[in-house]
Amino acid sequence: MNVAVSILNKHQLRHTACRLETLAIFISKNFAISHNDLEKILVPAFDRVTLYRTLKTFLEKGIIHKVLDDEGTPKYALCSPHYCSMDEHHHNHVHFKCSTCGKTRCLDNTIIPKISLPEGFVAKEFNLLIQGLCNACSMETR
Amino acid sequence: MNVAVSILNKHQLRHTACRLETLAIFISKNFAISHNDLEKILVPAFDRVTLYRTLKTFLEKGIIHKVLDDEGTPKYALCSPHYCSMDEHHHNHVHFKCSTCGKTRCLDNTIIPKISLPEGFVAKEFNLLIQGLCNACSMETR
DNA sequence: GTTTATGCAAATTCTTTGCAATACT
DNA sequence: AGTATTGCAAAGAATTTGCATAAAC
Repeated sequence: MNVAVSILNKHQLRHTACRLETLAIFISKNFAISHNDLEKILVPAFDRVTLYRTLKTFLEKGIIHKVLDDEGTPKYALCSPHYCSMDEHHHNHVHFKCSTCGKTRCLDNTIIPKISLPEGFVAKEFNLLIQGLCNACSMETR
Repeated sequence: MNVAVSILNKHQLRHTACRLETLAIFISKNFAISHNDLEKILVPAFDRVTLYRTLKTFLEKGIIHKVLDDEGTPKYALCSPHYCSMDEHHHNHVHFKCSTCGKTRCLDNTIIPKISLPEGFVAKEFNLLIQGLCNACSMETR
């Protein structure tokens, strides 16, 4: 069974080539991808504008979420059912950027501990970026 | 004694009007500022291009640092001597963005607790963005 | 006087919008 | 058939670059 197809079904989106291929890329990579990365793969097979609209649709439907990075360029990653439901989205997981390979991934099972804020501050959402060495790159260094 | 002047001295940068005024803005605000915010104040007194170059220089010299934001638009804030030295920069502090007033500030004294990462991951730098209600806005809501 | 920074013009890149043609259900 | 999505053209932002002028040291 095709994962990409079932994602589109779940969100009542039409199965177009661009959407399927974009999803396939997200599924195949375990790290966050920028618009530019996708362009390199999908353009000129698809129009750049279509890619903009595809990402916008996926964001709105909650299929992908924005991943913050030190570079400033936004990246995107698939939402996992672990922390996103149809109507509610929680991205209180950790994003890890490896300074060696440059890849940013979601650490789905790493939980952000409670943080005591100054008087009067009320926290609602957390977005933690950790930079360092990922498991793959720390293996090679050894 | 002028703080802006001493910052420029420390980094061996010439005292130009644009640099001094830009620094004065950073010093006077306790929240992070985007390029666009600065433009509204400094253009057309100074050229937009000069502002780009000023920010670039400040970033390179470690006078300011990039603050992550959910919007994707990069914002900037002064580096404080608390966590930055001449050659090493640590921004392991918390950035708090208020969803009501929209301001993003650095919570210099809020510490990020130890986080246990999966096997093989080595953390070097932490960057936490918390969104919620700031002290000023939570006062008003009451 | 030498070096560095600025302003202007223009080139590039990034992103959005309108609309007719096409593909999906 | 009816609706949603695409591609193209073009507009509008955002960012960068080159170069002569001006300011700082």
